[in-house]
Formats: sequence, C-alpha cells, structure tokens
Amino acid sequence: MKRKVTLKQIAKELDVSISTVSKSLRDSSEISEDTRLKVQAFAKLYNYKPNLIALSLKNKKTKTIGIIIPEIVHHFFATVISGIEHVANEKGYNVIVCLSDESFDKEVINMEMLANGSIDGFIMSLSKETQQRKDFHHISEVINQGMPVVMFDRVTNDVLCDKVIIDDNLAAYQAVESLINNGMKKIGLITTVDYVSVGKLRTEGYVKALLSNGIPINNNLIIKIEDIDNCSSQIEELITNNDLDSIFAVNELFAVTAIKTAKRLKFNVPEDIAIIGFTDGIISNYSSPSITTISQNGIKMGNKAAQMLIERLESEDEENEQYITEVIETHLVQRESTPILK
Amino acid sequence: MKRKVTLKQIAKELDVSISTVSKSLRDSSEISEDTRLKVQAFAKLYNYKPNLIALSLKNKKTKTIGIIIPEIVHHFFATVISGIEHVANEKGYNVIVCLSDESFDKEVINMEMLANGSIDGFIMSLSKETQQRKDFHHISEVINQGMPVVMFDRVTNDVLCDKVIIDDNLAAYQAVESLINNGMKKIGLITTVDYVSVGKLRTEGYVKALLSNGIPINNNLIIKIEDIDNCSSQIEELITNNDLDSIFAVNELFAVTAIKTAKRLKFNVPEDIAIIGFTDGIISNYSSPSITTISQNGIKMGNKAAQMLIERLESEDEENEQYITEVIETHLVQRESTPILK
DNA sequence: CTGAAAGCGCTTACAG
DNA sequence: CTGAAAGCGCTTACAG
Repeated sequence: MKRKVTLKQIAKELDVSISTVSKSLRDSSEISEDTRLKVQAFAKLYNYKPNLIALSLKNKKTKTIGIIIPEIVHHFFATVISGIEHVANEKGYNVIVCLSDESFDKEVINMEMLANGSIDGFIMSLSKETQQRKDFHHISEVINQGMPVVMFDRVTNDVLCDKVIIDDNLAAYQAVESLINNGMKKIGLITTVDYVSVGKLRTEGYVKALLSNGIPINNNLIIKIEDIDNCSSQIEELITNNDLDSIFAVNELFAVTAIKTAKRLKFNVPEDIAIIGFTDGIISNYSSPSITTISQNGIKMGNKAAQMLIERLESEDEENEQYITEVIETHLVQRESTPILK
Repeated sequence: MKRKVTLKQIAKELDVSISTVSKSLRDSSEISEDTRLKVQAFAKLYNYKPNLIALSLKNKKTKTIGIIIPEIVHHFFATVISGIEHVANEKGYNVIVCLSDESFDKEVINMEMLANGSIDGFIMSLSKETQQRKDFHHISEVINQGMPVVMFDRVTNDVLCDKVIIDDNLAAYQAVESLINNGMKKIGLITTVDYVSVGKLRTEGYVKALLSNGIPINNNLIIKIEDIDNCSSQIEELITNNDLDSIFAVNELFAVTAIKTAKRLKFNVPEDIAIIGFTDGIISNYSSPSITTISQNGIKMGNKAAQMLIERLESEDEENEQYITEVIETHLVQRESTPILK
C-alpha cells in the first residue's frame, strides 16, 4: 500500500521547501526552469494530485454542488440529477445528493449538514412536508449566509432565489383545453392535495380551462389524492360514479392507474375514456395504451439549474439580488391514450 | 448577510483562546464549568456549526461516500442509490454521486477526482466500456492507496474487494427452467453482448438450463444486443423467423420491447409467446401485460453495500484483506406475461 | 530564485 | 483551568 503523496513529502525528498514545490507545480515563473522541471518530473512519477479538501479549506470553495430532492426513485428527479451532473461535470464541479424522503426534518438536517462547508451552493426541490408547513427558514438562512440556492419544480414564492420551473398552470390549461376542443365535456381530474405546489397549479389550469370554455366546475369530477399507494379505489369511484369522457391526471402514476382501472372496469381507452397525463417518464411510454402526456424535460431543467447556480458562483458581484425564474417550455406528447388531438 | 461564525471569532468576542472555545464546545472537563457554559451559550446564540471541511482535513476522514454508476436514469441504479443513501445517512455519512455514462474515461476521471481527499470510500458499478476493456487499474490504484471499494451488480473478478451481487447465472437458470417445466421448448433469448458481465452470466444460466433439461442450444434463438435503442428490428426477426413458444429477456427493456413487438406481429402474450424478464422495475409493473420477472432488489443491494463499506471504514484493523462477496437473493415475480408457472 | 511565515478552521498534546 | 504551539495539506504575499 502506498499512500497518496503530499507536497511535504516531495519537498523532503527533493530537499527544497514546500513553497518551491507548490510553485513549481503551478508553473510559477518565480521558479527556475531547472527545479521546476525536476519537481514536476518527480510529482508525475509519484502521481501527485493535490488534496482537494485542503484546497477547499484554503480557497473557501469546494467546487461541489449540493442537491436536495424528495426522492430519487422517481424518474423525473433522476432525470434532473442527470441534467445537473452533466453541466456540473463539464465545469469541474461534483455533486452531492441528499434525499429528504418528503420529510421536512430530513430536508433541514441535510441542508444544515451540507451548508457547513461541504458545498458551494444548492439545487433543490421542496419536500411535500415542507410545502405543507410552509416553513422555509432553513433555506432563507442558507441564502443569508451567502450561499446561492436554485430551486426547481417544487418551489415557493416565499423564498427569493433563482428558480427553474415549467408553467404548470398553463400546461394543464392547454392539455385540458385540447380535450375540450376535441369534444370532451365531462373531464375528470385526478390531482394531488393542494399543498403540493405543482399539483395545485395544475388543478388551477384545469379549472381555468373549463371555465373559460363555459363548462361549470363539478366537484364530483375532481379527486385529490394524498397517498399515492392507495389511489386506485378513489379512482375507481370516480370512473364508476360519473359518466366521464376523459380524465386529466397530474402525474404519470395517476394516469397509468386510471388506465388500468378503466380497463378493469371494461372501459376502452381512449374510445370510452381518453386520458392525459403529466410528466413524460418511462411509464407513459411503456404503458398500454401508451399515455398522451405533457412532457416536462427534466434534463433541461437540470442543465439550466446547474448553469444558473454555477454562473452565480463564479460571477464577480457576489451580492447580485436580481433573481431569475427560468420557465422551461413543455409540450404535448401524443400517444395512444387519447384520440389524436387537434 | 451574516457569514457563518468560526471558533476564532467566538474566541475574540469572548476574549479567550481558540483552544478554550474548541474544548468548551466539545464538553472537555479541562475547562471550568463557568467558561464552558458561557462559550456554549454564545455559540448557540450565533448558531455555530463546525466547518466540516476543516474537520475533514484534520481527521483525514470526510464522512462521505463516493458512488460511481453508469447512469442514474435507470430505475435499478436509482434504487441502489436510495438504498445506499438511507444507511449512509443513518450512520452520518453523505453521498457524492458521479455518473460514468458507460464511459471508461469518465469513470477514471471521476474516481481520481474523488480519490483526492473528497471521500472515504467508493461504492461502484462498472461502466460497459470498462468491462469491455477489462482495464481496472484506476480501481486497483485507489484500493492500493488504502481506500476501500465495494462493487455491486457489474463487478469483476480481476479486482479484489467487497462485492454485492445477485446470482445472475442461477436466477437465469431458474427462470428458464420454470419455462421448461411448464412445457416450453423453443425458448428465445434476448441478451446483451458478452462483455457485460451480468448479461453474460444470465446467458450462461439460460444455456445451462436448456442443456441440463436435454434441449440442444439453437443459436438462431439467441440474439445479443449491443445498442438498446435499435433492438426492435432484431427482436422482430427473432420472433418472425422462429416458432418460439417463449422468450427470456435479460432486462426489462428487452422484455417490454419483446412484448410490444410480439403484439404488433399479432402474437398474443402469454398465450402464443410467454415472456420472462429480469430486474423488477417500474416498466415490468406497468406494462400490459405486466411482466413476469426476476426481482433484483436494488434497495437491499444498496443497503448492504453501504453497510459493508462503512463497516470497513470504521473497523479497527485497516488491513483486513478478507473480502466478502455478498449474494442478495432474487425471486420470480409472477405477472401476466407468462402463464402461471409451477 | 528560494524559503519562511501566515492563514484557511479545526483539534489536541503539552506547558504553565 | 487556560493558552500557545503544532499540525492536517495547501497557497501566496513577503523577505532575503
């Protein structure tokens, strides 16, 4: 076993000072070519690599980004991480990932942990519980200490920082309107409880689309699901008790469960009931019928979030309080769970 | 903006030495109760938290684990990360994630990066390219420097270290044998190219099952897929040109593509062709028909890998060269793409 | 051209 | 009981 070599050891071997070694390796013109080359050769031979922790301490920069997300076993979030990773890597940054498991406490603990020197900035999406409690002190605190934060997808207006989102309201509006334009009138909505920001916005888009097309809101057609694992009985009731011609589901899982339930109840999809989902993940593509859905490009969101964060990290004026909210465009992906929508 | 407070600042404010502050905060009995309490109160007030980078440098321990995987947008790997994260978090470790994108170079770069002080040990799964080139010098090097490595899923015998795997050969054998036991005779195999270790092992299990049941190997029934994106034409040929009664696919994507292709060619699944997959992810569950498959519990693999790594990190005898290969059990998940298998 | 010193933020053996 | 010193591995302004 040969431990990693340090400047000190090189200095000793070569009988020069640590400073000389350091400068040589950084190609300083202060040092004579002679010793410079000698040191470099030696360093190369022993495969010297600077200790990044020491550099971090010295520079007060870690070149790593902290990511805090509710879950990783969730295609959309995995996609965003991938997007972040790629631009981060390109620019020489590493990525620390922490999962909040939708828990406020874990989100707080993880943030405080990472804020103690481990990272230069955060990219995060709020946990459900945090959104419910509306307690964002941990985030404000971090920002207050001068550490930039970029929020994506599940964001809040209560914190001033850069954000990357899609226009959930508009995308939902367009999806529902395209159902209406194709003759649908009894449109069910499967959505989340209201405290989930994106769920709420998508619900609002649904409502707006109906109203602006002269269709009154019927609360019987709307179900708000708290616990995704037990949603199928609620969905079954929704379908059985109402003579729906279509359903808008605010995520993939709700959409695929709606399809499975409808099929089980002997409805044909899309002939009897058309179904539109939200978020274009694996399921939408491989379900039968495959699911017409609103694509939400996680890679792009991740790319953008990383760009924004790194830009802020590397910008000169530290105290730029001009926060940007970047809206990533969405579009409708036509598949088999609806008739072809005009 | 109020920057994070340091020992130095506290010392200055309270007009004591840095050592006294440090000791007080660590509840050292060396310090009088008086000053101890005073310091602690002050620290609490200013929300002092030790700088983890400084601690890392001092202790030569970062309390963070490096994870290197080929891709994150892949349910199985996301699952493993989740499993690692949870036990890591419990034991006070953080997790840095790097993606190799199936590239040897990126794998090497990422490992070298992290090995320079950022982490205490690695958990990794080999990139395809690395498996193809059979070049593992970067891994041996890291191990040689005294940094423990745990490999999972895509492992190699050429490196001595702890490993977490499933018995790919046996699981495949059992899957294929269960097809045979249910009267199947012309069993197609959709597998990867041989350099992918798990693909090769699963192929071997298939071969063994056939031979030990007196069925000769017919190479026409075996396709080895290099590029997953263009596999459907190969699969179409396989199904069209051979009178298969069943197919064993070594992963979910091959399985679902086989189902889609079979359906398109007007074969009924499972009546005309039964299909068994490998890896129980989202797709297997939501495909129609849902896919009978061999479950490979990523969470458990992640849990175990993290446990093994942390145990090694925290064990007394550094130089324990007793490496363990932990085999996680698999089982067959019966779904709709096969008849009920006895 | 080279090296000693100070410093990043911490801990701890040692002196007083 | 308190503090100065050394050290983790590095960089850099300064002195010689």
